Amino acid sequence: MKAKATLKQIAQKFDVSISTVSKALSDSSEISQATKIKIQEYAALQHYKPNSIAKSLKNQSTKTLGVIIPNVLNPFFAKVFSGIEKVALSKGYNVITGISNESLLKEQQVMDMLNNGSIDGFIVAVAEETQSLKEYTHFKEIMNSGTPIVMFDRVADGINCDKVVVDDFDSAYDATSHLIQLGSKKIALLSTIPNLSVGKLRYDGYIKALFDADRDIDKKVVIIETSIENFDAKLQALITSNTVDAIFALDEHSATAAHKMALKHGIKIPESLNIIGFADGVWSRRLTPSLSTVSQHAPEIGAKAAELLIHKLNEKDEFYQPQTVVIKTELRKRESTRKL
Amino acid sequence: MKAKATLKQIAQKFDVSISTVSKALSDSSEISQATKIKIQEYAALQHYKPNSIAKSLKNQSTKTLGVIIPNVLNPFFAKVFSGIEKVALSKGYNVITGISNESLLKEQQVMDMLNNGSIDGFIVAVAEETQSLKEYTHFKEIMNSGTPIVMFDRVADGINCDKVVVDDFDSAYDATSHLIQLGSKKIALLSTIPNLSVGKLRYDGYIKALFDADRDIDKKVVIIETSIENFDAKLQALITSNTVDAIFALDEHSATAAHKMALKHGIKIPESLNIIGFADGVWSRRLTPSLSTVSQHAPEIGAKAAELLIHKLNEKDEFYQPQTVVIKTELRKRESTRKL
DNA sequence: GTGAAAGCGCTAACAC
DNA sequence: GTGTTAGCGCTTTCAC
Repeated sequence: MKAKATLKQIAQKFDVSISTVSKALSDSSEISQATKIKIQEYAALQHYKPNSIAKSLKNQSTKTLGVIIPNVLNPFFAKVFSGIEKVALSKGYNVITGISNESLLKEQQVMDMLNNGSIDGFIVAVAEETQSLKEYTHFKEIMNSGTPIVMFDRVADGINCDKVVVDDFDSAYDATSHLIQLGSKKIALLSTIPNLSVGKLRYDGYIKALFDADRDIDKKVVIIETSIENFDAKLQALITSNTVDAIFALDEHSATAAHKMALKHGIKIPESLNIIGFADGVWSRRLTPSLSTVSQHAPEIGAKAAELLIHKLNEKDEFYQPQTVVIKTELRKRESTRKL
Repeated sequence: MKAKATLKQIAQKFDVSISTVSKALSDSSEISQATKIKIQEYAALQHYKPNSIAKSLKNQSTKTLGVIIPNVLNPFFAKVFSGIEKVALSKGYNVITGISNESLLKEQQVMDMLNNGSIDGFIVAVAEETQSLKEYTHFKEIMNSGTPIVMFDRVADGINCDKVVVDDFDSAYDATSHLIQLGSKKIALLSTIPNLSVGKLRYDGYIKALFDADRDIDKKVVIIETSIENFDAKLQALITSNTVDAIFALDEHSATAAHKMALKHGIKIPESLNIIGFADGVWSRRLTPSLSTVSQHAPEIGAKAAELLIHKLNEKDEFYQPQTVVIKTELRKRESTRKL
């Protein structure tokens, strides 16, 4: 294992100055052809690569994005991440990843740790705890320190930064309306995410759709529980009561739990029960019957967020007005829904 | 938005030298109490944080790990990643992520891009294309340049580096033997990953288990296909032929496809068909009936890989002998298996 | 008790 | 055509 090649070493090797080597390698016209060739050849031989840390220090820019995700095991975030990574790479940026684990403290720690020159900007989905406590001062401080933030999916209301969201309200409205059109008399709503911004918007969309269709809101078929145990217990009661013919699930756990619970109790999907859930990834297709979902175009969300951030980093516009980009969802009709 | 605080600025503010500030902030005994206090207070007020890039340049160490993953959407890798991230964070390291997308070229590019001082070492799961072509020179070059590599799961045989693997052979042997003990007369093997090191080991384990139980190897019930279309077609033929009473699936697609195909054709799981598959994540539990799996303890794999790498980075041992750590798997018996 | 200077690797303005 | 110098932010050795 030999030490990595540096300008200095190459300079010594040929007994020239460091700047000569630097210019030769950037093919500057100031340098003679002969010198350029011998230096370039030697550099290639040695696998010389400019040290990016030194460059970062010089340029005051690391070409690295910090991505803060609440939970990588959630396929939605994994897909968003892949969208970010793709765009970042294509624009010459690296991606450094922090996982907040839905915890405010960890979110603060990991962002603070990265906001020391390691990264040029952040892409963040706000942790659940952060959203329920509405504790957003760390975002403000980071932005005040000159580091731009782009938020996606879970966004912080008072914070004036670029945001990429899904039309959660509209897609919940549309999904609920679709269930009504399929002939459902009673549509249950399931959610384990009432504390999330997206959870609230989806709930509101459901309510509005029922209202617009002159349906009553029946609190007995609305299960909103953050505790999985309580949720599952209430779900079992609901399913066995046989009072609903459709389920609209605001998150992946709700959707799959309903699917499993119904099958367990011999309720036929979709013959006696239609299900639509918010879900991403291949797994909703793998269920039998496969699950109709509201697909959020996660990779596009990530791609857009990365584009916004990189654009902001390249523009030094003092008067830039942050924007909120809405990515359309798509209702993927699969085997868990059909006309009743 | 004010500029970030630096030693220089603080020094100017108090009309002292940069080194005084540096020493004051590190609470050096060389500096008077009074000076230390006023500088420390001001620094805290300004949220001063030492620039990590400058430190990296100085220390020739970035405290950052490069993690190269073939595909984040695969929950196994997502789980491994979370294990890596956890350990890295606890030891003060950041994680920079590259996605090879199973492509040799992209793996080379992304590793090359990071191996310029951005990271101190790599944790890699080798891309499928890389493994099928056995093209490992880029790994050698990177290690020659002084950057250590730890491989996990998909490892490169000729490369002498730390490795963290699962006992793929043994776990496949055990899973197959378990199916035999449950009374299966004919056990099909499904795989879409014959090109992966792990796929080969698992296959060998299956063969050995049948051999040891004095069973014939019946090629007609062995489906090995990298093309999903061909795989699914052959699977359908196998399922409808009704010739097997158990399935051992070497990867997630095989396992879930078999599950879905069987249900679609009215074959009862586990009454007429036992299924065991390699799979990670919560989804195997969400299927109905839930899927019995070989669980690979993905987070532990990631944690161990990160520990090995960080240990190696901290030891400057010239004579360090790379080791291969084997993480035990666990057979998770769920609803898709029972005594026939 | 404080400061000057060198150096990490690189770039760029400015000599010669 | 090539070299010198300064500087990015920090640490550390050595002067004063």
